[in-house]
Amino acid sequence: MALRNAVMAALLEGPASGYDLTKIFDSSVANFWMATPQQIYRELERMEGEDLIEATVVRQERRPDKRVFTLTGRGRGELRAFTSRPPRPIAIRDELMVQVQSVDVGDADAVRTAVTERTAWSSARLGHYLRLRAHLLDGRTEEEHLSRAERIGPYLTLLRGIALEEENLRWYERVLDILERRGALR
Amino acid sequence: MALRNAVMAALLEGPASGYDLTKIFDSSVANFWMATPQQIYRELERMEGEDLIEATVVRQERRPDKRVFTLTGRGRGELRAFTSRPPRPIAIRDELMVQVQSVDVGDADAVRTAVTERTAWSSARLGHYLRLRAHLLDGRTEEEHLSRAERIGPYLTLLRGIALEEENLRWYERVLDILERRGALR
DNA sequence: CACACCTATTCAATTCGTTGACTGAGGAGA
DNA sequence: TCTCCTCAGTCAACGAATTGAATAGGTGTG
Repeated sequence: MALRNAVMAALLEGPASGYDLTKIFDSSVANFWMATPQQIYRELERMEGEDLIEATVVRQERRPDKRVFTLTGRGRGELRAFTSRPPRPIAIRDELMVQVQSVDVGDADAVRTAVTERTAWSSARLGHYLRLRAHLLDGRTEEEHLSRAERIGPYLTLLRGIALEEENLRWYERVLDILERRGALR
Repeated sequence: MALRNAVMAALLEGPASGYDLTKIFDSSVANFWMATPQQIYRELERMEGEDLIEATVVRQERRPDKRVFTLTGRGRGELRAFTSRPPRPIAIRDELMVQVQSVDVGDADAVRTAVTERTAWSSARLGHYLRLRAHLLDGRTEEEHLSRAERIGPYLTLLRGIALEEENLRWYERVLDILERRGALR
């Protein structure tokens, strides 16, 4: 019952199909909420049943038809109500950290490989966020954007994503460095 | 089937009861894995059934008896095998971020309060991590610790926790600042 | 021309996570 | 003495998430 809030927040950016939402969840929202396509489609069904969103079928020429969802007034109301309730504590699960925690009894080479792969992933993501930021700002300074834009929420969460991935990259580098030095000692 | 790896990683620090583990998960492991007591106790039952851990009943004088779990050889083997498989992508769910994302249509005052509360939480956690770090280092420099300690995994994940909370605090401050300025404009 | 990947969803099965309540003892402080 | 806190768990029920597979046309690459 919490995924729906993330879905509604995503729909503030404009109408989207289930497929579009899976894309949005893979890119910008991934920053603070992960969801699989199945989760999203199921939740959309329920939300439609509760009049939080409305679907309009869009017929397409060379593609399968799609159902595009928009937030209803009720949906906006629920989203607003959600923002005034205290949020739950953050939930994280990161297997890579578990591997690093147990690296001393584990396969250090494999862990290093995993960290390297995460580095690639994080830097791709950072690049994506930076492009999104440039696109949002569109030549203006941050000051200008913050004082003129209709919505600042997406910009704030984007800043978080950038800071987080930069921090991740620094930590990954540090871990690789330390693990390599340790490996050399053996 | 993933929680068990976190549990085994925690048991590398030494034998622990279910209750101890809930504490460990609340403090150091919370950094990368969240689990409720119920999840932990249930998982411990299963793990015992699969000979990944062993229980010894410790009778206590003025307290209820407890069952203290230790990693078996099989458990260590499984943990090692886990470290050589590619980790799953990180899973995060943070309602606070969803609230920030939708702050423009939401209750900005409530969101600010929520951010302030998270600030308190993060700074308590940071303090805790810093004390843990001082305790781990025990007067030595990081260099010395890394070259002499038997295990470096816990130190590495601790560094991550510290960096993460520092980053969180910077972001929370920034968000409060921006939201207050916005609020003042209305 | 084949083959893989993209769009756009749906279904079923199973595992996992969350909530709330319950037991019971001892210790600390008002 | 009363109440709250810590220790040390257990149980039931429900909701949410994950995995794997299926469908079906279109588009791009070698």
